[in-house]
Amino acid sequence: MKQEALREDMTDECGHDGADSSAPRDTLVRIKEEFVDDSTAIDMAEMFKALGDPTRVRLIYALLQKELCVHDLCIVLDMTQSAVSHQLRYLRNTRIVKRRKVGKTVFYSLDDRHVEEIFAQTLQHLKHG
Amino acid sequence: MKQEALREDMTDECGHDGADSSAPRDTLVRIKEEFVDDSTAIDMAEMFKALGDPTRVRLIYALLQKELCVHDLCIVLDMTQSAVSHQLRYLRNTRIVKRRKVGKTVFYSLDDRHVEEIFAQTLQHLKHG
DNA sequence: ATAATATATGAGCATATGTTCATGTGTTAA
DNA sequence: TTAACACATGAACATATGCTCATATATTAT
Repeated sequence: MKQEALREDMTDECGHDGADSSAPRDTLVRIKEEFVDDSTAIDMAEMFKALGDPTRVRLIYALLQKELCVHDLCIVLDMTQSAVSHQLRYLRNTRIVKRRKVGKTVFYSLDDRHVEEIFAQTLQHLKHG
Repeated sequence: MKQEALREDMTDECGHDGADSSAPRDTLVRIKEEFVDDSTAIDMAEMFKALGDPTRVRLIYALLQKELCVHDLCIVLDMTQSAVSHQLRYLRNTRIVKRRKVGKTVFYSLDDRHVEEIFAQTLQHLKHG
């Protein structure tokens, strides 16, 4: 198949219209229009990307149990302060965690009630698979 | 703070034990032990990583509505067949989608009932934020 | 003021990722 | 058999990612 043909407008003939082997064109148009808009898809992907790293998963798991300061998170994860701080900033930018400063110490906690549910569903998925 | 100090065993003095500004050591031990094991954290991260790309989010969104063949997915996403196939393989390896072959055509569909719920929770998160 | 503590951050580096391009495999039609 | 079609895949390339190292900022103690 020519690669360029795939980028043609959907009103063009594509050889699939009405055939048994694929959806009729109006169905594809509907799927395309009812679709999440690109910016929402990008936002969702960014959220998942934020959860898509073992270090950040472990940080979130720790914070699911208790609000913790950076130092304690370093101990629990057995990682350097720099690495932990960098990842906490990532999670902060995605609004997954928030901070509370007390003197020199900064306490981190989850900023979203949905994360716990997302984690639960994902664990279910892993068991099912 | 010396970076090396963070990698010390938790039974060592860390200067935080019992202080107001951080959790007592036994609490940290508990959090560490009740923790998801590393392989589970890695598995969860891999799952989220699979969802952490706009193209794959859009593929999943299309398949949430209807089983579709590769050609139609190319049209709906307006992407080349090669790019779509590569990403479908990624989703297949993560057991998020499955295939069904009919003649020359390969139909893809979701292989997991939890993905829809995960997506719903994530959309909630995005609205809340 | 000086030092110590707790955290944040920029630069650099090795590795991972997503796409394109070219080509391979398997199926149907002529 | 030959051609066309639908999809899969390896290589290459540009960009993104996660860590380390060094250093900066902010707060507290002496």
